[in-house]
Amino acid sequence: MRDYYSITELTREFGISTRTLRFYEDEGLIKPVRRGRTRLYRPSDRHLVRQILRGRSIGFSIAEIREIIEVYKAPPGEIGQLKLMLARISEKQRDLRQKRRDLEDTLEELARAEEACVERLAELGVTT
Amino acid sequence: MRDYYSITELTREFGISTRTLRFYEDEGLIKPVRRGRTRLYRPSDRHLVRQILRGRSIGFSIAEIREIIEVYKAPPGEIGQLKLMLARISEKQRDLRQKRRDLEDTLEELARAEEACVERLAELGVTT
DNA sequence: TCGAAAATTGACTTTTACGTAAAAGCCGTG
DNA sequence: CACGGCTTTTACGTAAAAGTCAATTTTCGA
Repeated sequence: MRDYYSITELTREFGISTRTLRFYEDEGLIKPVRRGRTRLYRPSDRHLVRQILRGRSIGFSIAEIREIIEVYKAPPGEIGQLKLMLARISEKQRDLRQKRRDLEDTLEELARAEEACVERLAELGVTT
Repeated sequence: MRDYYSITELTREFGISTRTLRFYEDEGLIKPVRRGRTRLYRPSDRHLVRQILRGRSIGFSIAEIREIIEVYKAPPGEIGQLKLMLARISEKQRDLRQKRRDLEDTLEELARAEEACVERLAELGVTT
């Protein structure tokens, strides 16, 4: 486990641009430490980037990703805050489960389309 | 099963604007029939709208949704075309399975965050 | 048949999520 | 020491996906 990663190391690892990483920083999603003016990304920053990209992949906006990240942060001390956080987590879970249903439905439609193609090919005497 | 739906019926059902439906039409995603200049959406158009919104929900761009819609269409007659279509279907399935993994990972992280909150509350003597 | 409500087109605007370009600082190598 | 490579900030640009507004039709129910 490395101590720090440079910005280009992360861009190469994740296939994104430096602009994207700086943008996420501007948006308050990540806060790499600095040596002088140069950004140094810790393993925890790297992990956060991975999570951000996962969120992006499944169609969350930056604002929504920010909300999810808030939730990842260490739980606060106060009871009210904890309960509020639990509520927010539940909401995000609902969002994700809905997305999962949408995803499964789309996969099923694709499977049907696939089957139709295979059948049509069979009719034409082609073995897949 | 109704014959036709008006544009506002669909906007209400799906919680989108008329502009959005017309935009999808401009983009060639749906082609409702017309009575005069008025759009009439068939059940198949309605179903297509549902699919479009599902695609949008899970982070596909209009261009990607268009590709998926191409795939839904009745399989063509020619063998080469059919094989090409099968290849495109496989590609979309890969995309979706990756998204599903990202989604599951995010759900797991949320479950961990939830557990941390519950434990912290338990330490404070609060029963959830 | 008349008038409100709904639908149309077209143009312009907005938001999100970066891209791109300019100008300059740091740093190891030959 | 200058060179290439990586990094920085600042600033403007842009594509996608609609939102908004205006000016007209069109439709439909009383």
